[in-house]
Amino acid sequence: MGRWASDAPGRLRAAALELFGERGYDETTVADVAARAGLSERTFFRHFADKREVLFDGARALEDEIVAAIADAGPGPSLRVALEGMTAGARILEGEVGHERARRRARVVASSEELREREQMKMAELSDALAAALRSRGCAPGEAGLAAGVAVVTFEVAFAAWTGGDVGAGLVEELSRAAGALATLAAGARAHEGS
Amino acid sequence: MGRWASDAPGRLRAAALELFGERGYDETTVADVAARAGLSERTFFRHFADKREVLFDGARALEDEIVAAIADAGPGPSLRVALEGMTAGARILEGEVGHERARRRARVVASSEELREREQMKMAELSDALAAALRSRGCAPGEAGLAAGVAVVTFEVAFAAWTGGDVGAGLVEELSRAAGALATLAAGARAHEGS
DNA sequence: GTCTATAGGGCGATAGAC
DNA sequence: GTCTATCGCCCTATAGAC
Repeated sequence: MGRWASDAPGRLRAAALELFGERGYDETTVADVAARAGLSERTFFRHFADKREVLFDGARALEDEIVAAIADAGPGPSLRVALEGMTAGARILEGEVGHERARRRARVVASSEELREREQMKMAELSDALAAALRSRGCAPGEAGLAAGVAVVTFEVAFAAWTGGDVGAGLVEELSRAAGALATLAAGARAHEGS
Repeated sequence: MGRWASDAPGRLRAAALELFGERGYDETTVADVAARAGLSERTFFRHFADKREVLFDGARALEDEIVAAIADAGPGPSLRVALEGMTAGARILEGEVGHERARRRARVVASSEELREREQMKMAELSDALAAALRSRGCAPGEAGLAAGVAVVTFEVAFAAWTGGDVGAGLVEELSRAAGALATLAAGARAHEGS
């Protein structure tokens, strides 16, 4: 495919990450981004539904991988299966995106309320997809929604630790750490059950 | 305070809920909402930062109540305390908003991606506020974030059940049900720990 | 690609409350 | 008089329609 210079979406994504980082999200117009990528404003909107979406392009592909991992997972309690799915996603982020790019992107997202909003939305969509995948394995609807939500929250905590800390364990390691903390948390709440 | 007819924000909120329900969110302009409230478009934006915000006005007050409930709560494991805070919030929603209005509002929010996005953002902000309240009680930062996130997810499941079901148990009852399911879920995952 | 409507901000004027 | 809510007209950027 392609035409003159190929990979328009890729160039737009790179240009957006640069400009949003340099000038700030609000101070950068779509026209600015398109210009740096050597494209027209109109072309930007042919590839991305809106200005925010240029930073969340890969989310859907990642979601599909996570859902596939859940479908392929062996038997087990729903929360464990959901966390295995998130671990598969974490491996992909760690390998194909990498710590530095994730860090830079996270910094930009954190700087804008609009972008944080979109990120929350993507997480909610991921949670819905996870829940659907769990239900396909025979999990009860109510339990599936809860397990999916808890797994996504656990992932968010791990992701924040990964992109926030400088030295940084890997994302997979952070996720396993967060999952351990989750187990402790639940055990603590249970211990007080009768009191 | 006020001017001729008082409570401009209240009239704008009511007008917005009506019009969004009748015509749909996208098909309703801010000018339409302002006109129905007998105000100008410019006045709308003085009271609400943007078009979405008119439906999420009370969120901050509710958040403060929940945070206060956590600060006042007796000793206990962090997740339990966080869920007590959400229960306090649930009581307020059940009493001061009521099932019918919550239902209508939820239907409107569900109908628009923009509005769902904003709702997710509010939930994320609530989670951050909860985490801060837990840390103020001496809870470790990592644990606080996780407990807050899990409590909010549990609340979301209960809220969806409350506004989705027709017959409907109360929101507080739904929340207690969801918390029970959460405990079962965690216990299930733990049982498999060693295998 | 061009054209247009809407979101949303800035500023100054005004009209009431105190 | 001050203070504040409202309004009207300016503008640009987003985003959809043609």
